[in-house]
Amino acid sequence: MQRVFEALASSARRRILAYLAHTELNAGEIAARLAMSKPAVSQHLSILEAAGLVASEKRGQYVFYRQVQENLVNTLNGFVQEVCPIGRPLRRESAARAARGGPDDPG
Amino acid sequence: MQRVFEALASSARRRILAYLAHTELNAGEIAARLAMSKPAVSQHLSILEAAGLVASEKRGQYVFYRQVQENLVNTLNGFVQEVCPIGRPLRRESAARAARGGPDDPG
DNA sequence: TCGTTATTTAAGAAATTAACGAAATACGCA
DNA sequence: TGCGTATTTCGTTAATTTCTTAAATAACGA
Repeated sequence: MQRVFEALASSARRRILAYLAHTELNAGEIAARLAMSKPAVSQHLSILEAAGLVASEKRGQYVFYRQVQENLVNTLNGFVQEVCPIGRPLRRESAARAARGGPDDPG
Repeated sequence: MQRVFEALASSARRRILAYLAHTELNAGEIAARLAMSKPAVSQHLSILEAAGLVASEKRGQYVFYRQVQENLVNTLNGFVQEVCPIGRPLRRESAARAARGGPDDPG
């Protein structure tokens, strides 16, 4: 949880998550979308991975990154439920996901 | 959004939000719950207030803090919708909520 | 007014973060 | 084996964060 919120505190990392929302990308493709050096992007990716928000897989020369959605949704959802007695929107999302047989809700 | 995520990156500030989930508290009562000096707590509170996550009101000698729930819920909810394709069905719910005059949806 | 309490502001030290370029590592291809 | 590409690690620097103590501000009550 600490790592998730620290990871989300950076706009570069949130942008990376947004890019990975629709498709997986390799490290170079991600770096090309952020006006930033490749080593800096690599560091951001390792922070996201340590937080469990993305996963990487090396295929040939490339390292592909994809989002790990459950961890993001569950962490934010759990926090909202802990802190917000009226945290309805995420609760509904959670319920809808459960009804569809999606990942479980921690709260 | 940037300020909200920066505010949430600190465990002390998340703990403050949790304390304020159920009741309002004055600055001294919050400081008493965190093993930290009062000036440090005051600074955390000002960061939370700048992020729109809490509001303060001075009553006599004391400054009372309360949570502003909509901002937390809407920011996290909007981010999940942007980043998590799995959360898309919720957008219809958000539209319905807006039509009923409930809290607004940033997505 | 004076003394006490509650809170914030100011100043500064210690730790962390974020970026860069250079170098190292790993892979693919010939 | 050797070259070129992709990615990460290393070493460094600048900026930011977080905390502390001391001082300032504001309000209460005698």
